[in-house]
Amino acid sequence: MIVATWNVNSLKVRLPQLLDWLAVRCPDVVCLQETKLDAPVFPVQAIEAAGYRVAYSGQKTYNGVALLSREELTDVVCGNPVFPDPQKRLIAATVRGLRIVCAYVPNGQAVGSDKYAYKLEWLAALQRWIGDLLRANPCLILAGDFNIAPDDRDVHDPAAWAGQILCSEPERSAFQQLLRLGLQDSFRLFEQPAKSYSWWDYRMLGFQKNQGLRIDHVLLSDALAARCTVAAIDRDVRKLARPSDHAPVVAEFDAG
DNA sequence: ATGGTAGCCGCGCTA
Repeated sequence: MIVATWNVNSLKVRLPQLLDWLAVRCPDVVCLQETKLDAPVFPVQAIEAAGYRVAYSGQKTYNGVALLSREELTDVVCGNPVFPDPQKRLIAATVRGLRIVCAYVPNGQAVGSDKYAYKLEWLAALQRWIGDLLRANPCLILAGDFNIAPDDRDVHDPAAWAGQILCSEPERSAFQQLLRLGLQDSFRLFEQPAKSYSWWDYRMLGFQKNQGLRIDHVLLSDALAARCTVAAIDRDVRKLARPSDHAPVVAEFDAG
C-alpha cells in the first residue's frame, strides 16, 4: 500500500500535474494540502474519473485539505475535535481499517509572531487529538505539510536557519512530542540521499540550487512502521513547468 | 543588494 502527501499550492493550477502523477505513481491514498478551493469548484469529477474517491475540507484562497483513496473512505472528520478552527487544515478518514489524518500545519510566519503562537497552540491541540486517536487506532497515519524541519540534516543551510521559523526549538520539540505518542518518521526508517528536501522556495532559484527543507512528512504508527518497505520524495515533480513549491512524499508498506 | 516568486474573486496577504 502506497500513501503519499503533497502540498499542491492550488489544486486548480496543479490538477493536471496531480492527475499525471496519480497515473504514474498509482498511490493508494493521497493527502493534499493548500488546495485553496471551496466546495462549488472542487474537481470531484476529474478525481473520480482518475479512479479515486475524495473527501475534502475547502475554503477559498487559503488552506484547504483533501484525502484521495482508491478504496472506500469512511468516517470522514474535518478539523480537530478538541481545537475549533475556521482554517481548513485537517481531514481524517478510514481506509481498509487504517485511520489516516491529513494535516496542513500553520506556517507560523516568524518566530515570536501571532501566527507563530497560533502554530504552537495548533500543534499542542494536534498532539492531544492524535494521542486519543492512537489509543483507538493502532494503525494510524499522520501525513502532511508540517512546516517543521525536524533536524539540521533536513535543512540546506542549518546555520542560516538556526532558530528561524520551520526550524526553531519549540517547533522541533512539538514534532518530537508527536513521535513520542507512538509515530515514526517513515523517511528516516531507511538510508536516504544526503540533502533530501521536500520544499524549495520559489525565489532565488531555490530548487535549482537545492536550497530546500524537508517539512512534509508521512508519520506511521509503530504497528505500520514495522511493515514499511519504502519511503521517498518524488523530487522530479518539482522540475515540471509551473510546479508546486513542494514535492510529493511517499511511504509504502505491507497492507497485511 | 533585507531582495526574490507564486497564487489568489487580490488592489495586500500568505507562503
